[in-house]
Amino acid sequence: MRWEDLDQQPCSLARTLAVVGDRWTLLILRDCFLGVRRFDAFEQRLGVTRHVLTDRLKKLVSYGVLYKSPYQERPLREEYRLSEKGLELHPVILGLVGWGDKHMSDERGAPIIHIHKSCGQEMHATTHCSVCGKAITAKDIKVEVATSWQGHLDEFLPSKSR
Amino acid sequence: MRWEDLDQQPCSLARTLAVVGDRWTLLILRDCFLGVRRFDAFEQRLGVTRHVLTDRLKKLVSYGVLYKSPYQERPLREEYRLSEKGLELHPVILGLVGWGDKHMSDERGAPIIHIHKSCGQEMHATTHCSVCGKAITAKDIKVEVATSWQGHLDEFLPSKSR
DNA sequence: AAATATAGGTTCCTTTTTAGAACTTGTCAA
DNA sequence: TTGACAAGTTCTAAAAAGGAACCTATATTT
Repeated sequence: MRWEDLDQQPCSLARTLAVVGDRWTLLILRDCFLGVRRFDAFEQRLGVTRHVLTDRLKKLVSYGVLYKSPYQERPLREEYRLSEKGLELHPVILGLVGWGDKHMSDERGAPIIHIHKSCGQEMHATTHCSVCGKAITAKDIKVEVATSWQGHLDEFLPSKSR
Repeated sequence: MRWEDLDQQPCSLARTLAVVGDRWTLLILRDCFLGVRRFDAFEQRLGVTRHVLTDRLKKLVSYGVLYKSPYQERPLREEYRLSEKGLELHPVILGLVGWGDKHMSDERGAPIIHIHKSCGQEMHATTHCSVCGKAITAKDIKVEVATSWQGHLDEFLPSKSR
């Protein structure tokens, strides 16, 4: 498999990485969730080269994660904003942040905290079953080929998980 | 910022990406969660070059996400297994898969389904507040600098989110 | 009027990563 | 004795990223 063919793989993880799996892309999205919208603001905050930044923003717009919105005319200036599709990446960001808070923090602990507006408390994200609502861990889940894909994915699942 | 300095940033997202943010790393971890453990199995399934695979596995072991476990002696052969720390990346995988299922699927739908062993149902992951247990979206969360970092992160949060 | 600033890029050249193939090492089986 | 196997390492070529300078349209300052 070549990296550029990722979005045609029969795997939702691979297809998502086709959108957000390049270097810097998830850091750009982190800044979007913090309210950053303009090219030069991303550039200064990330220290990424303009060439890479142009490429990543273009890709995110082409996949519909961000959209360009004019904030002045003459000369036309546009900023980058999260679409509904982009906002739905928030659980991914929270997952990565949560793991880093727990496993990569130094003695000062997590730099940023998340307040749940509705309960007012400092929280972190937990992952739950959409059906029964219970919290889950990796060992609570079994994986299967969807019926619509049976016969087309024979070699994808290694025998251990079948 | 240089990509190699990611693990020293005052940001848990950046620090997590120092571990899992390189090309192919999250696909390697996907396979680990499917039960793949051996060098040649990763190589065949991913089509990644041996050079890159060696580098990524070494990095994951050095960060304690995977550990090497001998499965035969003479000649010594070792396989790569998820540590407890690695298993805790499952919410990140589920988040990426869930987004791909929703936004990147073709007409056949999601290739892989997840069964919650305890309730027996086909589920997807939802994200909740660890304090009150309610399901959350991006707009339910407010971000603040942790007290232990105040004064050291003045420029990190753009004014919009403060 | 001329020079400078600004936002959002593009161009050019160098360095780092990745791709692709061949080679290595220790052991076992034919 | 030859070949296979697992898990790499080494080599060269191609692609991506880093770094600096340049471009464009407009607005402001000198």
